[in-house]
Amino acid sequence: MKIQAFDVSKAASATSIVFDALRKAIITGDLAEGEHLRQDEIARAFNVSRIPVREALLKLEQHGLVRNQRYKGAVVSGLSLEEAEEIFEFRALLEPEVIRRAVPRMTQAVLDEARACCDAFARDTDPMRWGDHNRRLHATLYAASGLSYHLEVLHKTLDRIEPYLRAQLLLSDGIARANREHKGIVDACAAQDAERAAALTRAHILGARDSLRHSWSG
Amino acid sequence: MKIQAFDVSKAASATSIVFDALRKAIITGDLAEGEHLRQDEIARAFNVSRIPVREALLKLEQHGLVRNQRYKGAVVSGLSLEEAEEIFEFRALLEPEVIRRAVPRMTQAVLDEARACCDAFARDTDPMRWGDHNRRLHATLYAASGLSYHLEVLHKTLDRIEPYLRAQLLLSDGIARANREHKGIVDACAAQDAERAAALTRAHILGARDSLRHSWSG
DNA sequence: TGATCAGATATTGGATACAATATGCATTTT
DNA sequence: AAAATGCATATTGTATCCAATATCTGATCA
Repeated sequence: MKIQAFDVSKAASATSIVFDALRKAIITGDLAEGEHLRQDEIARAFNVSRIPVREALLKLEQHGLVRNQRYKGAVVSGLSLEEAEEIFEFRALLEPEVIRRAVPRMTQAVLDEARACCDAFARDTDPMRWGDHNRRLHATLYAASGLSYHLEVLHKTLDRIEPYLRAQLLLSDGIARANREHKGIVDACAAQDAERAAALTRAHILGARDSLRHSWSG
Repeated sequence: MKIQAFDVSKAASATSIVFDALRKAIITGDLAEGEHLRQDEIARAFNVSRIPVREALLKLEQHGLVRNQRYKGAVVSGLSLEEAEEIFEFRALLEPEVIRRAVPRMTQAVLDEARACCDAFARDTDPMRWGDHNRRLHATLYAASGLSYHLEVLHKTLDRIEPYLRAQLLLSDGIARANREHKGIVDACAAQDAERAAALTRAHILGARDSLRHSWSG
């Protein structure tokens, strides 16, 4: 067989297409907190029936991105300051441990990839993409841990506060500070200093929490 | 109004009935790992159409209790030893932190309730209920933390390894050891010694992990 | 004027019907 | 006989339809 084949069962179902699109719209903030999502409106927009839309909304609810109320529908869920802070503290517990266990397993390829992320982050002038670079950098470093459950939980956690992360980066010194701290973390990883990487990661996250608290408006 | 009213919107939908029943069947082991779940069959059993069954299966997948493969259906997902160990290590990270922050906020009522759980646990001779007592004890202590996101994640995590927890308790010294360790943790809480409670909790969980490793068969 | 109630409309939950895909078996082919 | 092929059956994915519930509007009444 010369043809370029791939597993068709991994092709997107209507449900997963709708889910991915809504998820992205929510974490980028295109769909604002509190917004009401009507099933048949979405169904018309995607040219599908309401069934896949409902299933997508259910998945979004499990991810904490919407709240479904019976016979009333789905609304994009926001976070109170207290809830957002708690999630930052959850990250401050989880991520240092993940990176601590990832450092001994990092290959040169991982470190190169991480530095490439840092550079791309620093060079990109489009704030819309900062969140993506940020996410990819952390994902690259953490993946080396091989801790699939930790990573699964972490991924969902980051989805839930992504809009607030983006807001952080848009603060006056947000982007500069993030670049500085990321460089420090990657350096610690390259030096095989797991404890320092963990400590810097924790400080990075708690710093973001404090910054969030000070800039809190909504 | 003298009548005992309650929020009808919290009444069980067909989806939630099916979900709860399947969830319970899986975590108690009534549905064994690898078992194939057919939508039709379940729908007939509950006298509903396949729609609520599908939605229940979707929720179960988000909880990690089944795996859905397109056009092939859902199978009850099991864990490899490595995956189970990782989840125990995740708990060993999360639960000590939760109890550390719960201790300063525990009222006498919480401690009384916890001791009642311990007693019920120790007295109950039906192994089928041990898992429930265990769960209720931890839930009681942890709830005082007020950390809703941590608790939400923890709840899902416990669902995922519940069958292995039950297996632990059935080991020769499993129940005696659990009772001993639980008493130590509750005592530390009563003494307002958050650090000791955290350390004991961590040891409790890592001990269970080690015990699991030694008794691993499947 | 303001609250209350009945009906109309909008929206979601669930059932039935149909389409797409997988699986197993018999048949054919070499 | 072993492998490949085509058909029949089983199962899931999605669309359409109906029922249950919420929400809105306007009329009625104190």
